[in-house]
Amino acid sequence: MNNSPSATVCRGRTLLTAVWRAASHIAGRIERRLEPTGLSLPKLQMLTHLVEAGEPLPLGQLAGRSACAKSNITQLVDRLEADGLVRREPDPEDRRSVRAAITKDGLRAYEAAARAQSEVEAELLASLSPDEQQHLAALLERFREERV
Amino acid sequence: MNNSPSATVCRGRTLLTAVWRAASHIAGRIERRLEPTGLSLPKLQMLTHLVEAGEPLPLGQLAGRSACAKSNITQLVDRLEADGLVRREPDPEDRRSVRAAITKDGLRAYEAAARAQSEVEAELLASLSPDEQQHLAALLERFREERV
DNA sequence: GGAGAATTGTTCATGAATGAACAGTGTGTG
DNA sequence: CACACACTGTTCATTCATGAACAATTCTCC
Repeated sequence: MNNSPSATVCRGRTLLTAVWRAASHIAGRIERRLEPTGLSLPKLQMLTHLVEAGEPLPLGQLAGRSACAKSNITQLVDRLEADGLVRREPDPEDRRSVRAAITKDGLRAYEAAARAQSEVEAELLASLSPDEQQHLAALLERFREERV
Repeated sequence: MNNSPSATVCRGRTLLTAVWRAASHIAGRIERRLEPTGLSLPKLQMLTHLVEAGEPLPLGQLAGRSACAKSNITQLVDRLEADGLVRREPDPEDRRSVRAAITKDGLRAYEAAARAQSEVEAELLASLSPDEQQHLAALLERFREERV
C-alpha cells in the first residue's frame, strides 16, 4: 500500500503474486473508502497507534510499532502536524525524545476513518466463512516461519 | 512493493493485515536477494514484461501490464535507461508512441535477477504442500470476486 | 568526573507511486 | 477539409518509503 493501492510490482503467475495482488486489492479498497476522511492508510495507522496507546508516544515508538524507518515517521508526523491532527511535544524526562500527541481534530478524523476501515474489512471478510478465515491466516503465517 | 520491503502500513490484528504482512515479507525477501543484481522489484518487473513480450513495447503497454500510472512508467524507464538496461525508440507508425527495448546489459541483468527471484519463491513455497498452495490461492482469489 | 558509546530525532538524496495538467499526434464526423 | 475528440507520453507537485550522515543528549564504566 505503500500506501495506496500502492504497491504494484508483481505479475507472473505464481502463488506469491496472488498474495501480493490480494494485499493490493485490500489496501486499494480501504484507501478509496478512506478518501472522504482525508486520511491515507499510513496516516490512519499512526493515529491508530496513538489512540491505542492512550498517551503521547515518542517517535521512535511509532517507528517500532509501524515497523518502518525513523525518518519515515519524522515526515509522516510533519504532515499530520500540518493537518492539525497531531502535536509534537517535548519529553521533559529525556530531552532527545519528542512525543506525538493526537489532537481533538485528530481523534475526530481517526474515528471516522476507523469506522470506514472496519466497514471495508467486514465487507471483504464476508467472502469467507470463519473457518476459511482461520485456515487462510494459518497458511499465510507459514511464510513467516523461517527455517533460515 | 513500492516498491521495497516497501509497503509498511498495516497493524491491527485482522486477517487483512495478515495478508498484508505476508505480502511485505515476500517482497522483502525477494528484494534482499535481488540486491547484488542492482535491480529493484519494479525494475525487474519492467524487464520481465519486455522479455516476455519478445519485442519493444510502447510505454502505455507497460503501464497496462503493470497496472500502474503512465507517469510511473515514464520515470521507471528513465531510470532503466540511465542504467543502460533499456532503450527508448520512436515508433515510426505512430509518432506519439515511444517503445522501450531491452538492451544486452538489460537482458543479462534480467537473467540473473529472474534466477534469484525464482530461488526465493521456491524457498518460500517449500513451506506449503502443493495442495495447500492451491487452497491458499483459491482463498485469496475470493477477495477479488466483487459482488459490489 | 569524563571519555567513549549508544540512543533519539532530523536532514538529505533517492526510489517508487499517484493524479492533474499539458503538448503532440492521430481519428473521426459533419 | 476542419473541428472536435481521443490517445500517448512527459512534467510537476505530492505522498510514502528507505538508508546514510549528523547533532544533541543520555548512558556506561573506568
